Amino acid sequence: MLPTASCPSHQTTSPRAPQPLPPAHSLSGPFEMVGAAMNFGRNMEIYGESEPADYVYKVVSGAVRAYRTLHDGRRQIAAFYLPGDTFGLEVDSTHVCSAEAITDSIILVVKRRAIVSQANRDPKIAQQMWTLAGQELQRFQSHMLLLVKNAQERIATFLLEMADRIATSDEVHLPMSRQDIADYLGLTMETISRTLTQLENEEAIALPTSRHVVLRNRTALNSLNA
Amino acid sequence: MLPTASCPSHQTTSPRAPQPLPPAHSLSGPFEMVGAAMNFGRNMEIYGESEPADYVYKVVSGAVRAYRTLHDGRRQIAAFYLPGDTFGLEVDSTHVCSAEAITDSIILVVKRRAIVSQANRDPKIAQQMWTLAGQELQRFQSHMLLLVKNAQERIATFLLEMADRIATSDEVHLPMSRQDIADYLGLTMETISRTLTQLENEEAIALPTSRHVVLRNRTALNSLNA
DNA sequence: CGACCATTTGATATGGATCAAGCGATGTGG
DNA sequence: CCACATCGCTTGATCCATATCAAATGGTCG
Repeated sequence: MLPTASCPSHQTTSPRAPQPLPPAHSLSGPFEMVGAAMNFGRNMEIYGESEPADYVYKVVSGAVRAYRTLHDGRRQIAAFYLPGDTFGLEVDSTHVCSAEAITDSIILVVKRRAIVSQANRDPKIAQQMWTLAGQELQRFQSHMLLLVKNAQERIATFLLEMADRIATSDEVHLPMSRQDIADYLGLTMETISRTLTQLENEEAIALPTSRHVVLRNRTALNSLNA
Repeated sequence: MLPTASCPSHQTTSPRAPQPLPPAHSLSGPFEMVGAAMNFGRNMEIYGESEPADYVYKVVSGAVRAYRTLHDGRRQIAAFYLPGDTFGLEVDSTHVCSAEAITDSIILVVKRRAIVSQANRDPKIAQQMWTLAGQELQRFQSHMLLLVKNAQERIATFLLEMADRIATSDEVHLPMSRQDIADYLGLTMETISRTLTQLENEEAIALPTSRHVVLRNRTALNSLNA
């Protein structure tokens, strides 16, 4: 599916179609991005693996998962993107992952060409593109390291990462399901659930509700962070 | 340990010290790199994690592993670099991984600044830097996907990758030990060994010697490649 | 030849997967 | 407003792939 005129490619696998919002620009962050703000409903695809990467995206609100699947359906989530994060900027001209909105999300969409040409004029923009690529590389490297740890360690690492990125102090509101976490950490939903209750019993965390995690003992979590 | 005058940083954890060779230039590949060709003995460190990334490296002969370790010693090899491969080009100014020579290797070493300034003058060079970064990203993504597969699948994927990169037809001479493979695939040495003999029994491969693998049935391997 | 190191093979243990059931919120229609 | 379906999550019982521990084999080099 190729993108038409001014709208990025996406499949409507979900009830609601993406809703164009009035043009907007990001206030801060890597690029002075000016583009269309679009609304993606929960579980809606933003782009698919091996589609042309003609657009770059920035999360305004909501959350996004980028993933690849093996042909038997196993899914590996490579990254979660949260408000302020830029994603979909591929070096090659093709997307390596698929991306979906985890919750209803507002996403700023910019033509890749616009950024590239801007970078050609302004070395500062080029610099920001490198910074982004570097962040991505570092994230993937850390994630590879995570995938050799045991379940407790993976989850501790995950919670600390999320706390770092979302946290209002030690309160973390997870936008994603247990299954998403499982596919991110290379475990099963059941193991995620069991390990979280285990951490709760050890008083490292509290779980007022299933998606609301309170870090009670960062020291304990950090020692699991290996 | 900071680099002195004209020599890159490295620790002599191994008997032999790196031997400067006469200056050389790469015949082909990403950069028209002109730099010092250096000799690194087996197991010698080329650079360490969190050291300043002032140099970029290219394998002329031999093989290199890039890895990170958890503080209890578990090691994750992020990548193997083979003749023709460029490595150590970090986006940030610090190395994320350590790098060691797997076998005696000749490595071309170039000042990072030289490449960056060259890239500023020649957009073609800048393009090549992006290509490199992209390759690295894609490799890491594929590697993350690999780490959710089972042992047979991981090893099949590994063998096909190596065949792709080294192979004289279907003959693969592995430069690395079983332990290196294990740390690359997130398995143990014993599992590597067992799975290889299993693949041999299934006549997917032959093992004339432990480091010499013959791909007898690519179809079978590909079907494991998921 | 003998020491050393890498690899293979065997026996057993175990962490996490799988299969299956129960539970608590949320929402919908009668 | 309540009965009921649905969905996401938790918990339990069992299984299995891979790890672990241990010993044997084989290849290499002084």
